[in-house]
Amino acid sequence: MVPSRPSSKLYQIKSKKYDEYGARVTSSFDKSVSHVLIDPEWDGSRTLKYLHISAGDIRPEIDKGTIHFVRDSWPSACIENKQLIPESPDYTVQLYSPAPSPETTPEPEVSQKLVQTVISPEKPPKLKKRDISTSSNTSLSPEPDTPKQTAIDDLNPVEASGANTSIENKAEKKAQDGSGNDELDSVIQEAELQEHAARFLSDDEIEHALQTQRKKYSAPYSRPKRTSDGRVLKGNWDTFLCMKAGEDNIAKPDGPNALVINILSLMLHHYEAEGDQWRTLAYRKAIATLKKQTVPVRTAAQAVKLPGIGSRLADKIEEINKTGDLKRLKYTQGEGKFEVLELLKRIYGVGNKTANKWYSEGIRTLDDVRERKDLTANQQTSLDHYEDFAERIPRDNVTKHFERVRDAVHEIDPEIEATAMGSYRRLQPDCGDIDIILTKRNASRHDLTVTLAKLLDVLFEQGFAKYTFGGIEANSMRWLGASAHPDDGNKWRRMDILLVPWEERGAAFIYYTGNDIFNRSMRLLAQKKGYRLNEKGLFLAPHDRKSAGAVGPLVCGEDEEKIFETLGVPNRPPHKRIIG
DNA sequence: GGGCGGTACTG
DNA sequence: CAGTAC
DNA sequence: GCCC
Repeated sequence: MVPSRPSSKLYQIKSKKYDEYGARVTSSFDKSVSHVLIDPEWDGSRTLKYLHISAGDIRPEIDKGTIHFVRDSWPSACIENKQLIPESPDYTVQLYSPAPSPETTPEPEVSQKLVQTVISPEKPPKLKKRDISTSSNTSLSPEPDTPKQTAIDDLNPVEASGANTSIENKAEKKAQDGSGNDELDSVIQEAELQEHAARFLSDDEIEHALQTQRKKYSAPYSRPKRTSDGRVLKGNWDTFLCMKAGEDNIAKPDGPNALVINILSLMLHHYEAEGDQWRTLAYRKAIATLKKQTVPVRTAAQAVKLPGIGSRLADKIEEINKTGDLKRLKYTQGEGKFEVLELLKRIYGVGNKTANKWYSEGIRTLDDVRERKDLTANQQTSLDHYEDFAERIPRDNVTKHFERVRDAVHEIDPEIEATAMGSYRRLQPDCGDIDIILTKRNASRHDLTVTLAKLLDVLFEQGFAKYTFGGIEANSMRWLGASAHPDDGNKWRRMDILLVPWEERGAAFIYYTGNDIFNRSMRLLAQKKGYRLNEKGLFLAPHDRKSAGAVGPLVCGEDEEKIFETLGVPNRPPHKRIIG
């Protein structure tokens, strides 16, 4: 393959597939090579240069038809069409400028190595495969997968729906004798899949989280389909540890559906980079499902039965299984784009839209960004202190920042209660930013905003507060800014100060303690129980779904404990609210 | 065909 | 209003 | 993208 990048995920995936069809991929260019698969971006001369060959060296071999220079889409096209596609402008790469070709060079009928491969079980094997390299030991004939294919239905792949439907009463029963965390944990697992930040975890880490959740608890509130496993996940987590210890390996899970999972992960990657929130979610769920299968999911018909996999993904799965490739992927690949977007989005005020726009305009580095004239004030400031903001804040330093704020606000009003939230309250050893809630019994919103304004005057006066990203407007209930503390090396840190009415502090504490995944879980659980939860309180869900207020009467807002209780789950100390 | 969280701030 | 952050 |  040219260029040859054996370390790349795609390379590994493809070689594996080609191998299944009896070919052998080699990284050396020698006489054993029959086909050179060339990246679409590359032309003939670049390829020659890359292979360190001058035209004359190889010309005879080409003319003899023993070496073919083709696009790397050629193998999958052949597999798809169930025949060797003869040389054509579509797939053949011209090495020399004016093609002197003695026209149609038909595929030599050297057809050795007839590896039997069954594409569709009904039809007799039609595609005769010959290997791509001429090396002789490739006669491994993969066993026809027909038997497996029929077997899969009997085996009842995990979560295939059909079988177990009427479980409602079972679920009810479980809910009743429901011990402890069942419900919350079951929604946690669901929420994890939606968590955007989860992309920072390896697939294996996500999977591991799911496994431990599932092993420990049943899921009375999840859809019936989802309840019957138990045998599925097991043992994988050893490999997880190994994978994790390894150095530069992109998680490359083995398993019956590794190929499909890997390719779909690339699609996921792509949509994530594009900011397509909902497709991303769908791919995440589908991949999670596939990872739980203990048998290969080969056909679209099998795939659609699984939860989270609809007709479109099912077709893609079948295509991947047949061709080892996904046409769609070719259009979606951008080398390194994802990493650049991640870099850009760490600038405050740069989200998916802006990052993609900039990327399309050629921005690749922070220095590129610095040359732009159209940065907003927030973007500019965030960029100026990019390194500081990117750095994690040691817990003790968070304490310093917090105490400074607490002390200052107590100078103004000793009755204000100040609490550090976020990862600090979850007892993490370091934090991404500093979140502080200010609240006070019997204080109106206005009282609080007045206090905040005074507080900020003081903090800016001290030189502790450095910049306001937002929220200082008239009577805003929050301040989003930056602070710097001498005991923290005067590094600029992101700090949020939230004003919370006394009656809402319970809900606010839950919300601002997080983590994000935990919050999603809580919201989901609330919904399933007929409530709505936000940072202001726990409300009854409105009967008419889409009314303006969107929420019913307040059930509880001021007591964290009571909100948990109402939802029927035991309160968890903040440090147990770290999910994922 | 709508929901997938809901709200507040910036430009 | 779109985009972004929380 | 999927589910309802």
